[in-house]
Amino acid sequence: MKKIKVHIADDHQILIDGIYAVLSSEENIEVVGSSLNGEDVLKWFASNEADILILDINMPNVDGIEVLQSFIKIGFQQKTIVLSSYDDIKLIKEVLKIGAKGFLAKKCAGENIVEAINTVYGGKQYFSESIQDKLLSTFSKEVSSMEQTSQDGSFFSSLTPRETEVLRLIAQQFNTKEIGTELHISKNTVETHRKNLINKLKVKNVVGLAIYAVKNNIV
Amino acid sequence: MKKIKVHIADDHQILIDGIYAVLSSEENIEVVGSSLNGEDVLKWFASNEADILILDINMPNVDGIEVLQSFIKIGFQQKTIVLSSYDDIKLIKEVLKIGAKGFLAKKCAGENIVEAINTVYGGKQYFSESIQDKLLSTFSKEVSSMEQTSQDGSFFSSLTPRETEVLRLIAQQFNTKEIGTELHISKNTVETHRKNLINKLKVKNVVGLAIYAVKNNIV
DNA sequence: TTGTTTCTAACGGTTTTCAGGGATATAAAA
DNA sequence: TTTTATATCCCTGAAAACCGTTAGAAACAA
Repeated sequence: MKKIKVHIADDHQILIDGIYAVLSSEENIEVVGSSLNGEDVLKWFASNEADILILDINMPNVDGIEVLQSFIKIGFQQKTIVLSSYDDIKLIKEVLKIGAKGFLAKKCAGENIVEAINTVYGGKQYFSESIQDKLLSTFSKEVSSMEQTSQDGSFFSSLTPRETEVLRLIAQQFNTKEIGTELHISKNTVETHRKNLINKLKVKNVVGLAIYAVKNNIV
Repeated sequence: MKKIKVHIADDHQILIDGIYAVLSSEENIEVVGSSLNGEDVLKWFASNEADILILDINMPNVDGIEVLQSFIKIGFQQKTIVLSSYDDIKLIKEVLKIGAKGFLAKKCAGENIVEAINTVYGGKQYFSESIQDKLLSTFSKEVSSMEQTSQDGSFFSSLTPRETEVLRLIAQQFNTKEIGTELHISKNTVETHRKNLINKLKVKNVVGLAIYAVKNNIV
């Protein structure tokens, strides 16, 4: 029997080992590799042997969104199941738009992974229950705001290196003046970066930036 | 042979299942139960059958710290291994102070759990590698600031219900005026709560509060 | 070459945060 | 009964964040 080959990417080794252990009792599934960060997943793509990629969205430096976006550019054929601690509706929409086939909240059961792998391998989409609920409850609103949705694409637009630096320092509770000193740039420049960050990430204020930073493992 | 009985508490079912799967291949370890939140762990304590509790610190509503604190009050005898996504030194010191016997970062390997369980069951302390490094690198500073350390106890002092509400709204990017409207209290009152939160949690500003909120699953 | 992105910087004005007090009422605990 | 914890409200002044806009230089791609 041909086994479904799976690659797991998550920054928590313990979760990789856990999923590995869960899948090891499945006869038709074989874990062929794993990565602890986004960079490694991108490298692994060269030796391109898995059918399914299980990809954690919240990884440091290069997160899951960026990995997916990079894959699209180079013509990725494998099917991806996205794992996430946060079942945020914007996130789900985003990853679906850029080509993920399944979405699993980390709070779902281990057996759901098996289901997800089989379903997605069979060519269908898979969502864990909590996410199905969220999708249904926001469906009515969706219809009336289709234009807005399409603009949402910029929500996860990647940050420039400098912006990421500034964001990291903001999330470390430095104020504008302190960040300026730290990076040897003017306070005004830091304010510009902060302003751009707030616009790019579509948040209200520095609190929103801090939360983005934590959820994307920047701090 | 007598098996070591283990209870797992984590708000991510997938991680529970993963750990379960990892431990199932160990002959001297038996998982006797699991909980998805802090409340359940506290209830489970009544039927008090496990030797070791594996406890995630970052759980919604009642977090691991509060669970441990409650257990101490009622004379908890079991040994606890704390699991955490964030290997924050303050956190480690805090959980050790309130009686945890081991500390595992989620980025460590699954086999480390087995090691941790055996070590802690044998009466010794266990720390995963990344945490040992952190502890060593901050050790020298510790000696010169013993007084400060003992004051740190208030770092995780529990918040009042009202403070938690305010904190949640702050982390949802509401400003002071908006929170006042939301809770039907004056803007001044919200400012007082914010001030108290910043003092209690020993952070610099609202960014610090937001990060605390995310890391403690309040948002 | 032209256009785009990134990084840098500035300015004026408004709003909000933050630190520092002080104050009152209520209810529970010691 | 006194103390403690909680929740409420108020004030001031300095600092910081926030908003809109402009703009030059360098690097890079079409």
